Amino acid sequence: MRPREFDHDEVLRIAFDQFWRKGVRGTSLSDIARDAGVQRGSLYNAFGSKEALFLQAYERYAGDYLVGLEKTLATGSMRKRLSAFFDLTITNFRSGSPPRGCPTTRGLMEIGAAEGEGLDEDARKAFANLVSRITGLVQDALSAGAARGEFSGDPAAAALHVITVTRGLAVLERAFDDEPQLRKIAAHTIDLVLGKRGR
Amino acid sequence: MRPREFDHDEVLRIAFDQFWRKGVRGTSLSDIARDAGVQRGSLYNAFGSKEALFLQAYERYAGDYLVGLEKTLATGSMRKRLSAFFDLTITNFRSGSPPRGCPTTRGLMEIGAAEGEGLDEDARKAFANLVSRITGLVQDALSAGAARGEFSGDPAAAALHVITVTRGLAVLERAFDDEPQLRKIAAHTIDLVLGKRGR
DNA sequence: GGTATATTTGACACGATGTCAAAAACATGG
DNA sequence: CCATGTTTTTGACATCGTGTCAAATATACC
Repeated sequence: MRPREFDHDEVLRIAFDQFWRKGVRGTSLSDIARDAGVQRGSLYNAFGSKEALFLQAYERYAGDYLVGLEKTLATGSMRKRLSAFFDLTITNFRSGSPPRGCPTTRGLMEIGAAEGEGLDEDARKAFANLVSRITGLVQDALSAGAARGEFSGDPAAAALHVITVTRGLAVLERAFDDEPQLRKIAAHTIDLVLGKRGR
Repeated sequence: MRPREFDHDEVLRIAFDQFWRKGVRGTSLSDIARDAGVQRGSLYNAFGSKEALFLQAYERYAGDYLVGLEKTLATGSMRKRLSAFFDLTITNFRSGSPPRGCPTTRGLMEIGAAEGEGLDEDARKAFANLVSRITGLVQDALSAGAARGEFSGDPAAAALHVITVTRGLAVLERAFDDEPQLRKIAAHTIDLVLGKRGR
């Protein structure tokens, strides 16, 4: 067998960076090939198609992300954990210049739009999987303390609400580009879920 | 002057339907031209470009949407109005088969992804404008009654929270395709904002 | 060293966006 | 009624992107 001349993981990283910055639609395989110093044909041979490449790049990223998130959510009071989660979320999708947005949300909206089904189901599963795992981690964090807010006794519902808000923030971020506002919404949501601080 | 052979508004409607069903990326101007019985070149002449056509189609839709929303939010108790808003929202982006998703959210994510700026600012303004106006209507609805929940006395913050949740639902909808879950989140959010029913 | 196997490479087909000039259709004024 | 001017329509074209394929190439293994 002839060995591969490029680093599989490195290409996934480069590709994901481009997809994140310019969107799936705005990134051509020629761009990625040039950036990675790889022939375009080799990408097709190794990954199958543009969407498939994006999905693999995304899943690699998601793995890294989950590791970081788990560390972030490991210790501290419930309020500290929730706060850290929102902070990580907002910082993440406001990274870059201009802000690259939330890769999960953008991916979900850009992929699976065409008429044919095919890979779309895989794509949705990939995203649904990440969202589920994030929700699970948040739920664990919320179970770790005694909830006093509206959701006390139902950490699953609380986590789902928190995730919904973070997804909403990912959308608003693209409409308004107003970070303080995002953080205010986040703070308010924490109060809603945990009860007002010092109440 | 030679008169136009097609109905400008009719074409915008047809184009928006395609964009909504298949996404901007998944819709070609040839598709729209065929569907509308218009030459592709005429579309370029009349609308400028694919993105410009999408934006104009979107703004036409947004106008209709706002009229309907205003009617929906006009009367009833605050809880009834909020409930109606969530219902309209979820029903709207779960319409079609398969569900077409939320056109605003999908548009926001698909447009303005490329490197160059140009039209992107216009696009963001169009979306930001709709989101602002929806938020305003919700805020008015929330001001119409005496709020008892966490947000009492701050209808602006309450409306912003509600909008954030609806944007989040638009994302989750695409990941999970689970309408009952969406409605549960909506119901919970109403309780959070207005206080639990019968409390 | 020879062979099997996977990768690389370049050419190709196809479809999409966007441009352009020529043709066509109407409004307007004589 | 006809000539003129303006806008739309129409078809051809250039360019780029995706995806396919066969031939060439490089290695591992026997």
